[in-house]
Amino acid sequence: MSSSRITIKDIARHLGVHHATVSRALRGDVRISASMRQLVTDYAQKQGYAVNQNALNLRNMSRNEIALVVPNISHYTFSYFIGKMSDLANNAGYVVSVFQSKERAEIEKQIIDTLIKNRVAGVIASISKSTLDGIAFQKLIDFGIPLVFFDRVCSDVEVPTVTTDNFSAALTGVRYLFQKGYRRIAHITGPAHVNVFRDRQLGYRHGLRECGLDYSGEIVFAQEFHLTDGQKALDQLLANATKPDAVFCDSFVLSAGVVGRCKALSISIPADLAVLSIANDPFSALIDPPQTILEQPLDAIGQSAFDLLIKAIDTKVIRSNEHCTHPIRLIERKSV
Amino acid sequence: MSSSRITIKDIARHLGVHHATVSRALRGDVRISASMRQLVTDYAQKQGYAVNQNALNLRNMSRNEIALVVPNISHYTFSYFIGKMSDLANNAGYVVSVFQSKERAEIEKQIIDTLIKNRVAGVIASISKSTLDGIAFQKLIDFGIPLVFFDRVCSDVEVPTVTTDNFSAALTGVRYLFQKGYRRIAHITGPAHVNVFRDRQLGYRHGLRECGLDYSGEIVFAQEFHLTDGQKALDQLLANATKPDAVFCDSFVLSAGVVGRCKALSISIPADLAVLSIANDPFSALIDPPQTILEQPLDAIGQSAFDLLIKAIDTKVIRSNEHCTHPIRLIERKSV
DNA sequence: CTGTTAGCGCATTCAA
DNA sequence: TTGAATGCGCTAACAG
Repeated sequence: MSSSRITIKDIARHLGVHHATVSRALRGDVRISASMRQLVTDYAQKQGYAVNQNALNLRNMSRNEIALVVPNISHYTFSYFIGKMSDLANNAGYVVSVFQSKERAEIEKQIIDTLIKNRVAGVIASISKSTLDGIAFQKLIDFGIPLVFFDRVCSDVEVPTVTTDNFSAALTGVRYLFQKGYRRIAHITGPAHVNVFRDRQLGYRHGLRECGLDYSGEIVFAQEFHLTDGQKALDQLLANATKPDAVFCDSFVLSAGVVGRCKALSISIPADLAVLSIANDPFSALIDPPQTILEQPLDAIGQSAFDLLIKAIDTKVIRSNEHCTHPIRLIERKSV
Repeated sequence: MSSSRITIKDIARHLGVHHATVSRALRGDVRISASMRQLVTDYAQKQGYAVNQNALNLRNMSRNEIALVVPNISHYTFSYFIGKMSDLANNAGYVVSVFQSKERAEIEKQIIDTLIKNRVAGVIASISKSTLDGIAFQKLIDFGIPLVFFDRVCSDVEVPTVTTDNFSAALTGVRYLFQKGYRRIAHITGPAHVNVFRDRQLGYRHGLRECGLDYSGEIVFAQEFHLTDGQKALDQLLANATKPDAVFCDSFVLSAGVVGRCKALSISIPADLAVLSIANDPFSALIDPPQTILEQPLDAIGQSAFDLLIKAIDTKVIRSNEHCTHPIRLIERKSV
């Protein structure tokens, strides 16, 4: 074990000086003589001294840690976001810890308690599909911990948010499909109490009206998105009297499920059915056919969320109604 | 801001008792009278008291944090692993922090310094492709911080490791391709100084010899795996005098790149070329054609790594040569 | 230029 | 059953 864990007191004792002197020397305080600084740093180096961040945290009443709370770490959107956030945070001297709610509000609650106990410097979160209100997150605010929502937000908590323009995205999607000649456009989406899905549903319906379409196939899921959900949704839509000629999916996983089911049913894309989805996953370009998507700008979203959080941490202004919205970009490939 | 951040001293003052009493009451110490316990917990609850984990960390000389160090957070293998590890760790009362080396050894070094400063309870790591030795990781051991390697390991650091049986995987892959009638089997892999790729290269060559094959196409990459790397590798192989009739890829990203290139070149899979890869990504089943893969048991690997780390933390036995190897499973689909 | 003192929040040992 | 005193490692205010 080589009882490392040398402290400044150990160094002080060895050098016959006070530990405050060591502390100052190690931080390059100019009031300490150059020779003493050299002596201390050399010895510290040799002994493998490393400052105890826990002690600093206690003393400073804060931790150099930013926590990320997401529904599912291994979904591409979130894992990419985590990676981006890690880079930004590490460069700014923060450590990033991650938590997944697994789409369950009660797990979110536990996570929030942990974050409060740990006195994290700030939190960036995207809520679970089963989260109906912001009461749990409000606890963070009441405790003085800055919070920024991204993508999926709680509108009843007064904090900065970073979202994509979901209404416009769906509207753009419907317009694009209409322009390409599709007239029976279905929408596979999530529960309307989550802003992301609600806004897209509004955009979808607005688009239908605007284009003068009367067909409306909208399927809403309560919980997680799996490949099988996309498949089931398609089956449901095909069971209707009038079948859709296009589906607009709120997630790449759903559209991938639809594509898989089409293959099994020998439905040709885009000849028989167009598939358009809001997505980020690079595999959207690799499946057959390559998917036309509405791409969320993940890097920009990550940067905005980070900036807003750091601002809140630095200024100590937590409550805010700063809402940052990013546009979505249409990437034309072969599925429409 | 509602200056929360109530401490036991605040509670003690309000209740006219000593803060040690409050501390004991809050933890349900039976030596404190039931009435006092009730009084304290009620008031603490009402005031939104939450124990300061930083103070506990300092006092206990350890932090309830497990750190994960991976080359790239957003690669499916790693993001899935992070998710799995998060669940296990959170259930055991730990917080998980994540760091990505971005395949760069110098970033790994910085990360390790941070981990030491933070006095994390333990570290689970998979090394970057540019890491040539374990000197940086040895610092953790010297500092008394338990370390477990998974997947990509440093053999010169004496700690527990969890890997897949890479040699057997490649051997199985070559045998399978041979059995299916392929005779010119190429291998797209990574730098041999990383155990994962070295072992697979050994298994590949062993398989060729065993099957009496003389064709050998082996392409090694120095750095990151991107889709374009798979494409480039295929081009290289096709430029050879004798073209391969099968490629064995060390990563799904590479095989996806190969598949994409085949599509562009109108090479039919598996008629003209078989593609077999070591993979986990669920999209391997969704691309066209669905990929035959050798699947790593990520859940089992995660569980083993976690168990080994907890054991090291609990027993304080850090140095160990416990090496846990998991078998790989062949999943037959349509690409061979 | 360096030492002294105090305190961050908490749990624990020793007293009472 | 409760109180008092101590210290985890570190920094900062104050003193000299």
